[in-house]
Amino acid sequence: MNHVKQAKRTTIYDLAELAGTSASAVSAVLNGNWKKRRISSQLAEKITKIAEEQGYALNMQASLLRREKSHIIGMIVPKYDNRYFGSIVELFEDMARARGLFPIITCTRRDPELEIEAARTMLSYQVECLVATGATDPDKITEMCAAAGVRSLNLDLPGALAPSVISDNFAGARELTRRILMNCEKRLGKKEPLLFIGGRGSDHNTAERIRGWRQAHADLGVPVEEDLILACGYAPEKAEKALEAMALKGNAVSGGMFVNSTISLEGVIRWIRRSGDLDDRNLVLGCFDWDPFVTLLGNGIEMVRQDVPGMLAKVFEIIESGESKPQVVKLPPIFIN
Amino acid sequence: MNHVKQAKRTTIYDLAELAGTSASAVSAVLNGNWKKRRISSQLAEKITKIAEEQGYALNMQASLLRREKSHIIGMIVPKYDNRYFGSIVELFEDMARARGLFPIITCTRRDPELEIEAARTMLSYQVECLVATGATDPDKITEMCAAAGVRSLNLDLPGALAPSVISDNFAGARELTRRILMNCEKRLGKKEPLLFIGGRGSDHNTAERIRGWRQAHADLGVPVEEDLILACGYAPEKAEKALEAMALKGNAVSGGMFVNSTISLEGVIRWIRRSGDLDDRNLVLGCFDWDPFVTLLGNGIEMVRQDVPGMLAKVFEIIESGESKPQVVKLPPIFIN
DNA sequence: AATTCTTGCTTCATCGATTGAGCAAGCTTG
DNA sequence: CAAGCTTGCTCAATCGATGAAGCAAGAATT
Repeated sequence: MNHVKQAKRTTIYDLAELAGTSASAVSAVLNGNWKKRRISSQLAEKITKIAEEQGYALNMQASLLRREKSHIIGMIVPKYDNRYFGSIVELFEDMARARGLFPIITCTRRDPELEIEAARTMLSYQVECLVATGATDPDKITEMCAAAGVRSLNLDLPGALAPSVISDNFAGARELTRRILMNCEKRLGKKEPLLFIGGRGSDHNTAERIRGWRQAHADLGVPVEEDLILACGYAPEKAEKALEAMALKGNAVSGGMFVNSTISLEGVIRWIRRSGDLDDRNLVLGCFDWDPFVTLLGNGIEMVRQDVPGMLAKVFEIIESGESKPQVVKLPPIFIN
Repeated sequence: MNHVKQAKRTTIYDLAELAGTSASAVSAVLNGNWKKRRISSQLAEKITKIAEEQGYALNMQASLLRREKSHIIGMIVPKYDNRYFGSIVELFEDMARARGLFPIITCTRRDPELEIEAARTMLSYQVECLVATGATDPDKITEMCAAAGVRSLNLDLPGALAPSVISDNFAGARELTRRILMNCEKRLGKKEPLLFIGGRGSDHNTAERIRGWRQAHADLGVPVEEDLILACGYAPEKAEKALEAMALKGNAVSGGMFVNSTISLEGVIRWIRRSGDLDDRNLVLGCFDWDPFVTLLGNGIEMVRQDVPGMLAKVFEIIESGESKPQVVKLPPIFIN
């Protein structure tokens, strides 16, 4: 069939010629609405066979140009280096395909400029809808989409201009903090103010988690110490350095810790291991987010798992409802055990 | 500017009308080759300004239809649930963009049908090149691409019909096995045959790793036991069940283990923790692949890290060279410490 | 003053698929 | 048997961007 290094791809015109019919008939047959267009099943079969023989592949660009809807849905995601975003992307692809949509996903490494650039590119590709996950400036993206008449949604981090689906960070952090404090009491015999480490003070989720962290301290009558809030960013190295700095200032790092992401936890554990004088057993840890290996770390680290399937179900529900006015949907995160 | 809920997106014709000029001039200005086409900088500036005001976004479908090259590069990837594929995807996106290519990535969950379906879709989108990562049937994908005159490459798992870039699994497994056996001697006082667990016996990498595992046993004069090869698949539950079954058969699980992926390791560790009678300390583990938390597990688990940057550099080198005859490039994996 | 060159545009065909409109042949119906 | 209906197709315009070819007006050259 394809002995020749074909420079040109096979088009419906080639198939039409081979079948001795018109391009229009070929198109109708191959995109499935030949019944509507009253093409005989004989011809349909013939065309299908020839198309297969020739290894015909639709030119989506041409098809999309002509049609009104692209059926492309875009997603912007910050990183692939943790289970949370990994599962979001995997499930998003699945759910999109199940709905006849073609997902395109771009990783923007928490870089504001790349986010904008990625959004612009996706608009060029005629996405029907853009989901901005954990975006640093979701409203800017919403504005760009609005200007192009494209729907947008925020996931994980909320925006003011489009529907947002996020975890209930306040409630989650409050419960996580409560659990860490209870563990402190159980294991160390006393409830002491917890260290809060990781994340960006400027992002909504971190702010809400700090609020929940505060609330839980209040609930249990434990004083909070402002110096113990280290919103140093997400990267492991940043957490490690922040702890280093804290230790150098002479503040003994002890008691309990609220770690704001698995990525930060990586740095925290590394630091703990490096500073040999600390035993894991007298540090009581909790982490906002989930990773299977952390469970297996075996230090009884308390974790909250964000409800990814629930969030994505909500995302597609909003998309399908056609709703586009700003609202924040908060889903309770899940406590394992 | 955009007070009106525009049903239609702004096109170069709209801009041309607003600027009192032709669509062709607008096109030339906006795609940057207006100098070549002798458009005055005055007009160029005017058009640029109007385009910005109107929030114009190129219709990529139309543009691509007309141009000869799409500058789209596709990648198929099995899963997002581990650091290896996560870093491949993240770096691939980066490197593609750095080369002026637009990456589209699809996760196929190790599902052969989805792989084919995804490849077909990518061809429809006129990818210039398709990288099949860890594909179950890479040659089928290569054939499809070849029929469409599109280049393809295999990553992680090799194929017979296209250039493949993979880890040197044999050498990696041999060295990993050697290290585990040495650790056995050091910690348990004896070198005993290792258990091999995880992966699919049918895939090239697993077969090569088993070969390396065998070789290392031979190198050190340790007999191998065929019953100890459990190529049960990758999922954690499968590894867990395989160990369960082995234990039920009365074979004591003890000594050392070669675990074929972090995903399988998850199941292994879970099983170890569940079967309380085993202490981590008398099990000597090694894992082909890397995860930061595994390092932190602290059981002295030996790990090999595949050279993702090296592999992707090679992938793009091959793409740029235009080479497309089958060859297998093997990169040595990296041992931490 | 006549010719050629340069500048700065416009015109129009094109990419491949889609679809409303149209048309010819055969079949029904009164 | 003429008028209308059905069946099974084809024609041609269209989507938006692109670029080769062309054209008019002014500048430079002889």
